[in-house]
Amino acid sequence: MSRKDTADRLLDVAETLVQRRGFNAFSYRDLAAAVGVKTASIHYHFPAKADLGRALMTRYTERLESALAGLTASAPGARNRLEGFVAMYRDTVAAGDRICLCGSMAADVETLPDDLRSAIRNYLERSADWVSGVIRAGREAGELDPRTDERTIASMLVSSLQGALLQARAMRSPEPIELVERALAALLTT
Amino acid sequence: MSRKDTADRLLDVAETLVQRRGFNAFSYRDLAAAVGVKTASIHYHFPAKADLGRALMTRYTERLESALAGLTASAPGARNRLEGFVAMYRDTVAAGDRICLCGSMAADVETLPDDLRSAIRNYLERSADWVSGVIRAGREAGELDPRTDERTIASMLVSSLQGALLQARAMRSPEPIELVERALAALLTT
DNA sequence: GTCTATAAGATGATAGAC
DNA sequence: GTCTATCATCTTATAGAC
Repeated sequence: MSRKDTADRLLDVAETLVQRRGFNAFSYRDLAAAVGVKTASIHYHFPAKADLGRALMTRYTERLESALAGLTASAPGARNRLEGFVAMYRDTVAAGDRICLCGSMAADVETLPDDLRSAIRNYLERSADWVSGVIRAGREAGELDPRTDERTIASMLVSSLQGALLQARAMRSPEPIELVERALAALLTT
Repeated sequence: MSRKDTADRLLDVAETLVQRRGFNAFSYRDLAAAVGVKTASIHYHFPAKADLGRALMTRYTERLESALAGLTASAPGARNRLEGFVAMYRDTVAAGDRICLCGSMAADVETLPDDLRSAIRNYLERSADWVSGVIRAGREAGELDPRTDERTIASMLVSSLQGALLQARAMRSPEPIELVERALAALLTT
């Protein structure tokens, strides 16, 4: 029955702030006010802002792994898995003007320390590798007949979802993401 | 023989700063130092930072129009035009860790005034409309046989280029953009 | 147009009491 | 763990001299 501890609550709120405003466009003050603590308390849990960023990326990447494992376990077939993958991103914008945490961090990458850059890269590579594996398995099972190399399609899908989130938020419309899904379908069948 | 005036030099440097670091991650101080003036001089030309952002988006959109007109005039055929369009973005990352100005502004959209949001939206829509027109003309001329609705492909191309720029910079590799180009080719031929 | 000077508030961060 | 108090610095912005 015990509540989430402060570090978790800070991460929850900070995650939303990064997704909505960007890592450089929110302050410890904003975060403190939203969580109901003082800025000094944030520094206790995350001494520097980069530490908060690291924790955010670590948690977000762990959640990605869980989500991918969940899709692999529960969605039968390549098409369902890919649809589930796209749905993860569709839900992100739907949940109030957010983009992918990793995409948001990627926009600020030049202002971040090297290990955060590595974490961003790792998230993107892991996503593309998973998609690539799903497509290859789908082809080997005879379910898919992609006209292009699966690594090409996977990289393009990751790119286009990141871009579609940006576009969808700017336009306040889920359409860009839906169109990515439709274009993907065309790439997966001869 | 007269040099560019200060306003233009400010815009030139500010454009690079936005593309590299983001609109919220550079200050009038940074800009002043890079151009060799004092911050008060920037305020003379652009009273508030939002004014600078507006001028940046206006100029960038005008340049888009010129570039698109140039491609229409000089590149014969739909394939060449689309290749030229993708090349515009490939050159952006190649020119030192930059992303599209509009994509960078889109990442910060929730912190920007409404008219800047409109300018972002306008840039993205104009891009997709142009691509859409090129594909339709290419099909009507018998040059292309796209497997999907041209508006779907156009929106996806714009999304994926924005995302590929983010990804390419984070990974310090032009590969994501090249793979977008390859995937596009697959979408344009049955 | 550009400068010096300055304001008013924000920012990431620390020291030390409780 | 969380607080109060404080810091040095940065940020956008303005007033007024040159």
